[in-house]
Formats: sequence, C-alpha cells, structure tokens
Amino acid sequence: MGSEDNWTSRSHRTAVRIGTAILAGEHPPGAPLHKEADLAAELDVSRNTLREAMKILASKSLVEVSPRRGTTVLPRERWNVLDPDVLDWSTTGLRDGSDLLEELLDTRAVIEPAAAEGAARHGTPADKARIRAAWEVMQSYADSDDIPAKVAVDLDWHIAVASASHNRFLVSIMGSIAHVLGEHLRHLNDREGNYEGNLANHRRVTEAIEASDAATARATMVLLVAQARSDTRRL
Amino acid sequence: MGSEDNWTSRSHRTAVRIGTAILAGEHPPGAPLHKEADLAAELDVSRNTLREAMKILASKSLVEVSPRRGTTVLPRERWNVLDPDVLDWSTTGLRDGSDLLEELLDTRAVIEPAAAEGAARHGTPADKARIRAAWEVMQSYADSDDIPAKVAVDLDWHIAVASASHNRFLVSIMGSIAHVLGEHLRHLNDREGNYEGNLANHRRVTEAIEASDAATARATMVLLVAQARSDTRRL
DNA sequence: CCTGTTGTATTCGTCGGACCAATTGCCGCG
DNA sequence: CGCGGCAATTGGTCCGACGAATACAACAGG
Repeated sequence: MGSEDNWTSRSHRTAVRIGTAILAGEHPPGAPLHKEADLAAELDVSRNTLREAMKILASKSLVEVSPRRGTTVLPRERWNVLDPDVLDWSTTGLRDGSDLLEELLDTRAVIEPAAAEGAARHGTPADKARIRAAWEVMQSYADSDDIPAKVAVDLDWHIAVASASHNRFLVSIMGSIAHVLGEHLRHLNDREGNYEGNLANHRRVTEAIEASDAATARATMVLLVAQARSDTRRL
Repeated sequence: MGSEDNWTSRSHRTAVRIGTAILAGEHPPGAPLHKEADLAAELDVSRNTLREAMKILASKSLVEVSPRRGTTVLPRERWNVLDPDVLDWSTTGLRDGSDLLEELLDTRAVIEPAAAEGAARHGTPADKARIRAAWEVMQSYADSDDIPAKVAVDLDWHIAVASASHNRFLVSIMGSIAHVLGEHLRHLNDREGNYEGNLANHRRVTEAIEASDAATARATMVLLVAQARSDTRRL
C-alpha cells in the first residue's frame, strides 16, 4: 500500500481551486458564479474540464447549477461537510479560532468509543489482528522522529478500530475525519512527546478489543480521546 | 407515487445508474469497468457525459479512474457512505434482511443523544424555538393520516436538534442519514400508531433542551432512539 | 531460458466547436 | 397597465481530434 495519487488531473485541480475559494468564504452563499464560458476562460481551462470540476462540486452540494440560472453557491448548511475533500479544503482555509478542532474532538468523543465498543463486540479475529498489528507498528515508531510516519500509523490504528466495528457509518465517518485528525495528530506530535502515554492508551484499548470486552473498550477509548482533548487544550 | 422526476440531467442520471449498480453489488470491488468509449456506447450517452458521471462517482470514492488503467470499483471501505446520494442509492438495492437498518440505529444511538446534549448546551433561543415549533407541528399532525407529512415534520425536528448543537459534523451526519431515516420512519409510521408515545418522547427531549438540561436531554434522547429500535424489532 | 530494452498500441485527459432546449426578460400589442 | 409572444442567453449534450503516459508485446542479449 502506498501512497495516494501524486498527480492530479486538471479538472480535479480546478475543483480544488473553486472549492477552497468557496470554503474560504470568497464566494458568499447564494451568490452566483460567473457563467461557464467566462469561468473557463478565467481559470484557463476548457469548458468541458470546467464542467467536470463543477460536477464534482455539485456532487458535494457546494454549488447548484441549473440551466439558464447559472451556478450558485449553496448555503453552508447544505454542503456535506463530511466529504473528505470538503473537509480537506476547509482546513486550508481554516481560520485560527477554529471551532473546527473543538467540534472534531466532540465528534471523536462520540464516534470513537462507539467504534471501540463495536469492534470488541463484532470484530473478527482478523480485525483484531489488524488492530494489534497497527499498534505494534506504532510501538516500533516510538523512538522515531519521523512525525508523518507516526501520524500515519496512528491513523491506521484508528481506522482499523472503526473497520472492526463493521458499522459502515462509523467507518465512513472515521475515514472522513481521518485527514483532519491527521493534521491534528501531527500538530500534537511535533509539539512534544508524551508518546508513551498515548501508546499506553492505545494498548489498553487494543487489549480490551482483543478480549471482546466492550465496556472496557469503550471506557479506555473515552480516556484516550479525553487525553487528546486535554493535550490539545494545553496548546 | 409513480414518479417521473426525469428533468434531471443526463449525466446525473447516468451517475445514478452506475452508482446504484455498484451499490447493488453488480460490479464487485476491484473489478474494472469497461473503457469509457464502450461504456458510453452501452449507456447511450456521449463520452463527455459519461465522464461527467464518472467525476461524480469518483468524487464519492465509489470508483477510481486513472489513465490507461481504466475505471475500477473501489473497495467498500473506501466509498463514503455518508454521502446523501450514496446513502440514497443504497436503499434502492436494499434487501430487507439488510444490516443497514441495524447500523443506522446504532449510529443514531450514538449521534442523536450527543446532538441533544449539544443542543441543550449550545443552542440559542432561536434554535430552541425552532425545535419547539417543529414539535408543535408534529403534534398538530397527531391525528392526521398523511404519513409523508408526519415523517417530514419528524425529520424536521431531528434536524433542528442537530442544528442546535452547532457541531457541523453532527449536523452533516444527520443531514446525510435524513433520507434513510425518513424511509425508516415511514415504515414505522404506516405500520401502526404508537404516535402518542413517540410524541411524548419528543416532547421530553424538547423540554430538556429548552431548559438547557444537557444530562436529561441526552437521557431522554437515548430513550427515544431505544424506543425506535424496539419498535423496529417488533416488525 | 530468462532478463532487460525497445517499440507500439491503447486509453484517459483535454480541447474547441457546434447545436439544442428551455427559460428569462424584453417588447409590443391590446 | 397587464398580458402574450419573440428573441437572446446559458447550460446540456454531442462530436471529432490530438496529446501524453503507460501497459503490453516483441525483441535482443546474456
């Protein structure tokens, strides 16, 4: 397994450009964008490519495009924030105060204990092996300075736990917030190293899941997220 | 209803066709689809339109299309199930046994109490007024036989609660599952009428939120979802 | 026989132009 | 002043073309 797409197509890049602009608040909701021909010219792409980009944005409910009325930016409530891309773009234009982080932590505090409980309850041996494997990799990186790698394996572990719950909604939610969570973890990690405590928390959850102890799995995961929250507060 | 909402664009319709086919399991994950030219011919659309449809599906992580390798169906874990469209499509191919309902209830049991608690904690007077208004409309429909209307106002109430939490993730999650939830509610409603009990549950939550009593709001919402679960089990 | 190199065909990515349909908004008529 | 019809605008779709990258096969060398 390796990496994601290093190369982005032109249509995808234009979607990103317009998407980030919208997320950054440059195009107020309800405001009409320029017509396709003009926009294509401005962004220096063909109308075809521009339309493909629009289809992406429309499929995320960021904009609505109707014949003869042009493309309008939808109100914030409408666009689906859980889309990984949308979530991704919103971090780039993330203004500091960022209730986003607080909301992320609240959501994690809700989702992750449920996922841990589900994993303990419904996880197959293979699922549990994957979780343990992820944890062992985490452990092996304990003394490493490779922050991105540490974050990656941390994320792997969380995703493995969610997957083991066999609840597609929880899995998808974790997958969605993974990127934002990754940035958050990176922020925490390169700040200072209470990595041992973090590792120990992960180990407790791992063992509880392996033992199919749903209550303990939930409880330990609650602690883990609470720890993350207090770590965050300290910055 | 017999239907005909066919003023949707052709590209969108194509996306729906392929999307539902994938969700129905006709195209096993990892399997390559036909090349663009062939697929376009099969579906009787131009390659341009087909590509726009593909952009939609790719943006939902249902498929991945790379140059020279063609389009392949991504593994189930990858595609974002919370996308309203994807969620919608998965219900069409939903066979009754389906764990989808069970997973939905599990997710609701996690999300909704948190939303209620958040609403009690962070809800503004306007938010609370909206929740109460929604509940009163629900009440006014108590003796009505207009199932769709009852479902609609029920959904309104739940969405109002989520909105009041001011957590964009919870809001978006509720918005995403609203459609499936609606179908579920319709199923429950036209089965039999314990609408009074349901209404009472909603009232308790509403009042707790109005009183900014987070603990009670959470507890009553837990009961509400549990009631929905037991009602479901009985069918 | 196996391995590394080269060449070619295939397939997606992008482009520009063209036409169609429908809706909007104007304009003239009653 | 209101109403109905006409025309312009704009998105929706199609077509044909070219380019670039690469998977695959043919080939040469060990």
